[in-house]
Amino acid sequence: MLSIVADKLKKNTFRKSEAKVAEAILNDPESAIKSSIANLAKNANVSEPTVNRFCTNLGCKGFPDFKLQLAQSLASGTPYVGTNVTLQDNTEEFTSKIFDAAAATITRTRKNMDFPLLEQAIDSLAQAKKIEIYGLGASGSVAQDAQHKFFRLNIPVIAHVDELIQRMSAAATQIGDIVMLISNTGRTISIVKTAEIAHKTGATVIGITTPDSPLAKYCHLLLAIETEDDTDMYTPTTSRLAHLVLIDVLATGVAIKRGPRFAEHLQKIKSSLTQTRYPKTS
Amino acid sequence: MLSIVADKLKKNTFRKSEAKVAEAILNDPESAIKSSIANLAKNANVSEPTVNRFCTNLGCKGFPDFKLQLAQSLASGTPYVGTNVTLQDNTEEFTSKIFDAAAATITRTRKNMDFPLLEQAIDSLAQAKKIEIYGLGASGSVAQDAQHKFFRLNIPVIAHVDELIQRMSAAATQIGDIVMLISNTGRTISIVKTAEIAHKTGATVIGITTPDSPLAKYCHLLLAIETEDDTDMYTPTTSRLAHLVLIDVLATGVAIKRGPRFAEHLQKIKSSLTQTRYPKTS
DNA sequence: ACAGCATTTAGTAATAAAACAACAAGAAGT
DNA sequence: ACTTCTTGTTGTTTTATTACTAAATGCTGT
Repeated sequence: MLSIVADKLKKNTFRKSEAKVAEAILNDPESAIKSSIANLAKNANVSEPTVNRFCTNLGCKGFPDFKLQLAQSLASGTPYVGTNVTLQDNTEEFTSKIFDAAAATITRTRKNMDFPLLEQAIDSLAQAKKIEIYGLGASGSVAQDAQHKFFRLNIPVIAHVDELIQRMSAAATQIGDIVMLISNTGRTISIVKTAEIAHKTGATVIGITTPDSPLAKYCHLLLAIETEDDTDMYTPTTSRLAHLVLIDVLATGVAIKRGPRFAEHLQKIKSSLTQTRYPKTS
Repeated sequence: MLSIVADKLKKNTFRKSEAKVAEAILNDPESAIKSSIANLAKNANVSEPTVNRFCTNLGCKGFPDFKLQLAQSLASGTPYVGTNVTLQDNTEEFTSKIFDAAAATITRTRKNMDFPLLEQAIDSLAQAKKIEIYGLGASGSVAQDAQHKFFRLNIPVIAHVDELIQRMSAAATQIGDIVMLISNTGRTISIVKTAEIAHKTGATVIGITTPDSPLAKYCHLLLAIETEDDTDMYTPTTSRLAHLVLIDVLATGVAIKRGPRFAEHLQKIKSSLTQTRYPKTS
């Protein structure tokens, strides 16, 4: 909502007095959602109906409706600053932008979730003889995180972050095994080749990557993560957050599928860790 | 907001007629934020002032204020379903919960950001002779991700995920070096010991961990990440998402601080990767 | 155990506030 | 100078809140 207002203001899509309203709102959105139409009108030096017209022009039913929408957009991460980090940003600004981008990625990924596909993937994973997880570069650490997660489920799982080992390991897979490939772009040659190898062995290939990528072709199950293009050099890639959460979902799904007999196993793991930690004093 | 209502309803903190209001709201929160007080009163089979009292009892200024708060809580990830994953959840349910928890963690972390401290950390990192990043277990993959990020900044950076190597490496640090320790709990004995070692060498110790933890004591700069207690076994830990985003912020901050001379360096890295990828057809 | 008082709770009616619609005045453009 | 578009004024309607009354519940003493 706020981004729309900011945008329209920039493009001079507003009438003079409505621009005043827009400015007043952008100037202090927090207080705008708290004040009445009269209050806001006074702040913007316009009449009350102008504010109302402003709201309807934005596609709202009226002022209360506008306030509601504004409140919602403020609550859900205020991506109105514009997501690109610039060299001129101060700490607070770029921090906000990064957090916004992260939150937005999570939200977007959730929206694009394909549940039937997800269930298929969970089913496969739950029945797998062993799971191999490969990633390179930034996706390498995602792969290792995934290993961690699945390891807790007492499934034979291994992550490889080395190109050659990935190939060798992939060549040794067989029907009933799962090869999970993580790649942001889906165009890393080595990973695609590895996928091809795994595909030939009869293993189930699960890809966490961009749809329509070369990697996608070799996947039996494609868990698509849409990545926004790397808009500028300073904004970090948020796709790996989406990957991580998706893996959380998969692992949790498997845990649920396998049911309560895991409670026991998980408990064992937890208690095995207590020796390595300082006890809580509180 | 909704969770509070649900909670109070469970605990019978409401009066009979106010409970009716609570039920009506929980039953369809979306429509509740759109309807007027009269409408809601009718739906709940109570009088209008009852609804109003209900709102003020919840600490709101009045009905409109309540609607606003409700709208905000609905927008920011609807954590009212109860964030805990249960064995009975279907795919859609637990997926939502996990995504919600992830988004909520991001939002919460942003809110708790200490900007002056963050700036100090960024300053230190920007001036560091070398950066060592340690993590164990799940934090190990976070450490490696961090290595990745900082590596792009042309800073001598190395991540270690092995306890012994961490100690040896920490012992070899000196003034001007930075040791960054990542630990969710801040109570992993080995990491704390390593922090102590690094502290003695005169290196700057930066901790990404829980405040008031044993690890926190040995940190020159403590970047606090509040972690909600591991409420149940099926809900994954979301803290590492917070860690990752925080590291994004740090790395971005350093990149900005070091200014445009990095553009060049980053470009070099990017082009070094193009050979490893299939070109985009689109 | 029950009558009678006190307190808490819900509803009615009246008041105040807010939002909106219709209209009129003014500005801008042709 | 006319037309159209923009803004403000006035008045109506809707909405929220307050003050008050009635009902219900809970105590206490006989």
